[in-house]
Amino acid sequence: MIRITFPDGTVREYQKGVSSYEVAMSISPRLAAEVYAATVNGELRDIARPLDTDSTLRLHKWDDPEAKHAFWHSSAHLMAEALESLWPGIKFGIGPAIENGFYYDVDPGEGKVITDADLPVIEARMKDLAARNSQIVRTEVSKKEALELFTAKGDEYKTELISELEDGTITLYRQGNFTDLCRGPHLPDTSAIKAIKILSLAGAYWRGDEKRRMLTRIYGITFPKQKMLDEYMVMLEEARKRDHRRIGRELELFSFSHKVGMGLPLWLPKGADLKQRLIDFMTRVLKKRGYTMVSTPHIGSVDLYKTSGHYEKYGADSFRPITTPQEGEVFMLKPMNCPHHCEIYNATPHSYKELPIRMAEFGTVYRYEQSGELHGLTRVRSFTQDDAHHFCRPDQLKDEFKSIIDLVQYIFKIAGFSEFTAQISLRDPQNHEKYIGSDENWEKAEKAIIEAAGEKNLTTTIAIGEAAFYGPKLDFMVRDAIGRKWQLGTIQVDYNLPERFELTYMGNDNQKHQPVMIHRAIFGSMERFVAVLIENTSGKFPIWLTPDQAVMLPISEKFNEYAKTILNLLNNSDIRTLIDDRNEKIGKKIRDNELKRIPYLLVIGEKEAESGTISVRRQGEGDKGVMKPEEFIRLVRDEIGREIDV
RNA sequence: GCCUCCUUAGCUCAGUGGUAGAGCAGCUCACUCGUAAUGAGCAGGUCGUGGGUUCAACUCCCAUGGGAGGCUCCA
Repeated sequence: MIRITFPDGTVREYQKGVSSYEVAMSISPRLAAEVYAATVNGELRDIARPLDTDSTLRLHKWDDPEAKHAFWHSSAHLMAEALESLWPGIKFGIGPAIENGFYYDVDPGEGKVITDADLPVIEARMKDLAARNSQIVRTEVSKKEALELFTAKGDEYKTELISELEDGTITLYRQGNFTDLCRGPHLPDTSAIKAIKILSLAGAYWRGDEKRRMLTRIYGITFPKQKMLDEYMVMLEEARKRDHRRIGRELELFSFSHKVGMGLPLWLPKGADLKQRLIDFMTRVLKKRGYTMVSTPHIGSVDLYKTSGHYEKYGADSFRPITTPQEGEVFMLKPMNCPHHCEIYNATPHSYKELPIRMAEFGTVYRYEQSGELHGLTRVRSFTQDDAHHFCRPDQLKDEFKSIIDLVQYIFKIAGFSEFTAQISLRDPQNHEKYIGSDENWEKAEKAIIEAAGEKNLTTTIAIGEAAFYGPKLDFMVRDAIGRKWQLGTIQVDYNLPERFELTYMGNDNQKHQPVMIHRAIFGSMERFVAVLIENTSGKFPIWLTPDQAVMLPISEKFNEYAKTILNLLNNSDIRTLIDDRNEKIGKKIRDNELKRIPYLLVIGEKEAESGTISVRRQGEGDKGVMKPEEFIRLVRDEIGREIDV
């Protein structure tokens, strides 16, 4: 007998060799039917695997990520089995479970193409195969056996993977006629996979390397119940409606023009207004926090970027240099503001007493992004950073860093980004040539970031090898409508530019010292921030920020005049108000302005005109009753006060 | 840049080897209206661009621009 300890501390005895599934059955068959994976002594396992020793056991139901992972991983294998039966000889790369569903990278073979039209076919075959309730069987094999198996099959991608694995750790999973190299864990059989949707196709380079072959990546998702899949598809559809490109067009915020060029956003009046309001707000916040504003040109001499090291690192991937009629003059479109700011620092001498200097600019920069990379406002070739550089003494570094974390948290709170992630990006210790600067400075900078994040109680993930070439960084990421993560805020420590630009300050010892530089952006870029804000709010911006706060809706043309007097009153009271005096019925006006997401719709008819009132309707909420214009002004001001005073 | 798909009116989309339609938006007129679409009429497209096949191409083929989803990259 072996003793199994459950998460709640209870202990039960079982026959040696009992499976996690059987344990679940012994508790309740209903539980067993919903368990897809188990953590045994801290190790995630198939529920079909036998338990041989006294163990702690956690059973994972659907709501646990571990369960979904096993479910979707098995689904990936099921899809692979379907693909192999449809395209004999197809070769397989990797097929993992992902956050929502799974994919498999495949090579259908020379001259064969999988297209969108094949997706329903794959789906149907998967359903057939799933219905056979094939057992999913785990076997441990030697490296030699594994290599022989996949060499015989001609699966060169798998053999490449196997050749990098350690002997004795290799496992295979087989269901039906399909065998895959896999660590697991998996479902005991395919019967639980009831609802299947093959979502999309994409190209993906083998092992993410663009010099290697491009495989076909097939994305899918599965659920134990059809209803869950239906709900998921509805959720996806809802998310698509929040796409900032769609809302940006509907609300007339921004546009792109083929003639102007791809990736070059055009801010329409309402969007420009919104963007400017964000800039004004941020400027007020920065001034309170001891920043000074600076302004620099959109181009800079190529020497500037040679000094900074950017030219060497990125010159080939940038917009081409600009040359002048005068020979020998070469300029670059500004891809970042830091070198300019370094030269502003150098324009005047500095004492240790002045530091930290916090220099901010809403600087528009230009970066050549590959055409396939461009995406709405989140990935563009021209964008405005809310950029700033802190020049500080080494002893001030950590406090400066912490103050910026504070600022990020403050701004994200006002923007309503409650769910953001913070990532500390360090250099790859295996690959020092990717970075510039001394080991000593890197270690100091990395230590400062980790400590500062720790002292601010920030939950962080650490990404090795993701640092900028000049220093480590802390990035803040927010999700868009369909769950993609976008980096907004970033804080980066840099000992290298101060050295390259020979930045100095006079210390209390009457000696020159080198300041430390912190690069930081809070919004990241105005473009990306607005995009993420649109998707997080569905275009229902907070009232302090929204382009139009209220719209007057006269019930008929008879009341246009009264509506206009109120319009003037509101606008003079700094409430951004429009009038919809079209010759339309009130129902139509309400519908149109609701769709424009204007927060307050003010209906004006005979009653209001007689009593000197307005009838207030809140967007998305309905009629709020009649009030005096002064009351409404107070209402809006209070609301703005609550939004900004966080 | 690469893979798959898409590209028809301002927007959303039909459509056929015989040079095009709908809804919404726009404009005009009538109605003067009470909380999510009043009615009628008008106007709007060399079917992304350039080649080719054909008696004839929006439709088939090639190239190219642009877009979508990914891959890669993101100072």
